Amino acid sequence: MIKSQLQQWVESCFDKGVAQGLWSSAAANSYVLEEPKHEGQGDYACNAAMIIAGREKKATGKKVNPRKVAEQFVELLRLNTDLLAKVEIAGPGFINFFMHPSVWAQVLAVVDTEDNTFGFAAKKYGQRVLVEFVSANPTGPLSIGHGRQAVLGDSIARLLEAVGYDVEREYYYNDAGRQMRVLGASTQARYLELLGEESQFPEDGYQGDYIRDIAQSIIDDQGDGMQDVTDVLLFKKVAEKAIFKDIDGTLTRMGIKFDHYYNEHTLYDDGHIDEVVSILRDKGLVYEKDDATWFKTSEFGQEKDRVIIKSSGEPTYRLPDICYHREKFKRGYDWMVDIFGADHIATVPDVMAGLTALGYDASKVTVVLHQFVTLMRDGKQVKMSTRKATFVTIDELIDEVGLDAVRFFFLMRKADSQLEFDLEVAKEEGKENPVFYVQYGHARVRTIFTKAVEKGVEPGDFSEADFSLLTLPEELKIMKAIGAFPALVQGAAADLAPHRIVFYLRDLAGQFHHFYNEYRVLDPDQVALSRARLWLMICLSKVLRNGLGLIGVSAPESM
RNA sequence: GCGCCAAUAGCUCAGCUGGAUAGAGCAACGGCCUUCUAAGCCGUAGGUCGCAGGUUCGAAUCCUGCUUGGCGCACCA
Repeated sequence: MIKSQLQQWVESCFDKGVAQGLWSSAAANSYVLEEPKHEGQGDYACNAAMIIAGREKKATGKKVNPRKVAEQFVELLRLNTDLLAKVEIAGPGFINFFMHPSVWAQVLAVVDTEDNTFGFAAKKYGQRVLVEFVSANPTGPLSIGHGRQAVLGDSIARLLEAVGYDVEREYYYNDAGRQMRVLGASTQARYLELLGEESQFPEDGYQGDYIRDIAQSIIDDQGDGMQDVTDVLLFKKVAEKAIFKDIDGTLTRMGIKFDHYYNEHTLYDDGHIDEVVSILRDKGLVYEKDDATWFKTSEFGQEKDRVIIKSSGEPTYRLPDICYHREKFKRGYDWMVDIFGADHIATVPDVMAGLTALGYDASKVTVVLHQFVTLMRDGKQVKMSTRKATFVTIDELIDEVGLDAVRFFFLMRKADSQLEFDLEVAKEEGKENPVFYVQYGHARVRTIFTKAVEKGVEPGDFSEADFSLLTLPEELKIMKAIGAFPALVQGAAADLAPHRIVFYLRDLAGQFHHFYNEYRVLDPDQVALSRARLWLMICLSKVLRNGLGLIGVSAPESM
């Protein structure tokens, strides 16, 4: 906001320097404007002089003194006295900008006008992005790992919406195949078991109690009428329906709504699978060996070729995966984002190779891989195993710590990092718990407004507030932080990194708590100052609310 | 054996395209409530950024090798 104004000014001065023959345009767009870490280094700092010196040296072979370049640059930069109070040269040639204190309040007007869209960009014209996530096959309730993925995917989708994309959320699943047959057999075994009949539980069957519940529901509905059914498919169907209902309930509870559920089956029914194979065959990228069909992935930088159709005639997971992504392309998305768990990494190169082979631009697909989650209870890791069904479901997790904590905690780490979820901390009602800290911040601001009414110090019209009264470093810092929000959202969206929103919110809430403790917003003896501060607080609360919205966490009015 | 990810304070982690003396939060220690929620704030202490080289004005960040942990490496998904 303020920064982009400065950015423009710096660029125009850079161009002036080029026009005056002070330096060439070689360094254009390669220098950066950043926020220095230390006090005394200004509000922003620019490394242009060093970059220019470097480029000039490369071009001419002559040594160029960065500080000298900085001096020339600063001569030009100084002229904007509306924006800048002071420009200094420091260190090896950094240019430090000290903004005119009055500039910061500009952002408040923007927040006031844009309100619940502050920080978000206008719709991009026709830019469609598809975010695929969760995509769990209906073999059991959503577990912790799916939870991280669900929250990550949904928040990424929210971020992309915030920067103007038309976003669609998609869930891809497969209700055929071996896993599902095992599910059917497991259900059947439990059914017979509950009826007191002899049964053989599959060796690799699903041992979770939910299978027993499903079996019981079959008994409730149809009694023992299915005893002689030999087709596990019937059991599979019932189990699948029940489990999907459960998954759907969990997702709804998490505030996540998918636009599409894409069933792998479609790919077979519509003949896309055969189509892809024949296209690849025509291109000479497919061959037969040992009764199986192989895809020449080695031609796309991989170690070896991979089987796409088993000798049994059944495709391996790669083929439908490639095919599915081809369908995404055909549906015309500008960008496709896949959220996968780290265990699915092996499919990524295969899909990319497949798409490239089919003539699509694979760079339009971005895969976000997230590492696993470890649950910690009393400082010890909670051991989980899917097969033994000792896993913790998302529903159980939400029951224990609440949805807001679940969402917030899953976003506290970047996707690349393993995530340690501390159940004790998540339940804490105090500043040790980051969700609580941020939400309490929001609630605390809001209560000032109700108090304001009681004390007869109301904010009045925004246009009548005198923000020149806000001169405290803390006040300016809050305005600066508010002003940085839109760029933060842009960056977090571009890098698919919702955890940055979390860090920002913790920081902003921290600034608020500090201010709240140090100064009083409401002072009947200083009405004008109180009004300005009230408006500052109103804007702050809106940014907290908008930020929490991006990660799907509620912003309570009181706690 | 090969590939991907990670390695930063006692613990959990930030650090965006390399930037100036390394950042939070917890935990530890010491303070702050007659005033808008102390569900909070302030202060102190804490670091060879896994190890070794290299690239350059400048490296936690980029390159190479190594060590440790996680996940993969199927005619499972």
